[in-house]
Amino acid sequence: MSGGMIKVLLAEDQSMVREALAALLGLEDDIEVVAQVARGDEVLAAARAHDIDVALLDIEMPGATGIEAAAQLHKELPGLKLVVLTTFGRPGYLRSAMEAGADAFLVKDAPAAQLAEAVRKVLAGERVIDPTLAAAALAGGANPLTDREREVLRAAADGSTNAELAAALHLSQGTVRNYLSTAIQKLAVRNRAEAVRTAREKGWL
Amino acid sequence: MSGGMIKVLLAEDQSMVREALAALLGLEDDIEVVAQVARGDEVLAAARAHDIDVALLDIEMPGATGIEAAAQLHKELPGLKLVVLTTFGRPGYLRSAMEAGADAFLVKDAPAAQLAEAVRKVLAGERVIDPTLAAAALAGGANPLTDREREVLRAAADGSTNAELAAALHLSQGTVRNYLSTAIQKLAVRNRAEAVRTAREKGWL
DNA sequence: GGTGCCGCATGACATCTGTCATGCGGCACC
DNA sequence: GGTGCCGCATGACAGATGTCATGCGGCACC
Repeated sequence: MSGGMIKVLLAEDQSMVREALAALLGLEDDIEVVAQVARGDEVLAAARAHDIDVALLDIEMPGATGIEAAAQLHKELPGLKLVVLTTFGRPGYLRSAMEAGADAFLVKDAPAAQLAEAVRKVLAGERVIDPTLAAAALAGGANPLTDREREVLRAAADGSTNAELAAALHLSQGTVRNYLSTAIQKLAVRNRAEAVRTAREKGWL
Repeated sequence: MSGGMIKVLLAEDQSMVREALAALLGLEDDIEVVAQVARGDEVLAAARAHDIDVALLDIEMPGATGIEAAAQLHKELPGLKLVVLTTFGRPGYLRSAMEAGADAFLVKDAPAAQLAEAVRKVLAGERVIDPTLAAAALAGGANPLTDREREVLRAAADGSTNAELAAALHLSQGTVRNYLSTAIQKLAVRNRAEAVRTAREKGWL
């Protein structure tokens, strides 16, 4: 911890938000944003190039999600602290982030002061998680969908027909229908559109 | 323009982003964020209470959209300059924002420097619009959907069945099908899910 | 005061979607 | 080396969805 400054990498795709967050952290005396990236697949290289203490990762990014980036960092650079930041407080996101090795999980709805606070806390070895979200994640239970069901549902999300899904996934049309049918039942909804909707809401997609 | 400081109202629902943007603007010598709100339906009251020069409005907010808020402000407080800010660079959004009386339209993808710049420019009487977006809005043409088609499509967006839509909108099931059918044709897609998707993308919903 | 568009409706039809029963090979677990 | 789950498939069926032709009343525009 040379000079006492906490060195942070900031990953967020929207320039204006990213630079605004950097400005916010820049107001803190003990925090320094030393690198910024706009894509998930640029995080690892930037982290290696900059000798940082904490990585701040938005989930929704092109190239790779912040959760995927967190998993990479956790594997390649253990010791580095990981803060995952997201617009959507979906229980499934929290769960995935934790499994990827995140030390903190913040939603953008939270007061800005929590950001710097979380950075300091994870560096002190603490974990930072919104209690409400943690409860929801535990109560909501694990993702009930199998890999294939998730895969098919994700592919169906844009309104593709069964025939298109079958071609894209190299499955028969009947099989596609079966997967969607079981997904619909597991999610207790009445058609694929609702299934996509609720799976998204829970962070299961 | 007492004291030479530009007084800004900031409306954005995500606290962290809102406060980060405030920090960003706070770095400018000639700009001062004098009020912040998190809901679209609180914008007008805040604007009246604070004697501001520029209102910075996010589109996606609870209560009322930034575009609706812009329309209110334009009507009630003409003279006030309006900057609309959004995550999504949808041509329809730009069009609606301009019709609502906005002086500037910015996407959050743009460099942070453009924000302060836009604030200064609108105050100088200029209009600020991303040229790429402007072209897309003109090329994309106007919304081809009728009011009813839009209404039905919006209601169908969450996966409701025809029967539910008919009940909710006080229409017969056949009529619902007709509206969706014409909307599907106008949008050149093959089912309601795709229709919802592309209408959203263009900002026509 | 026609002409034409819009909102609303009906009925018929083809297609798509969701469900269910059933089957088979592979693989893991006891 | 059974038993059972998973991935994949088929076929049949009911119900939902999308299309089309057609009709009627209201209203705006020339």
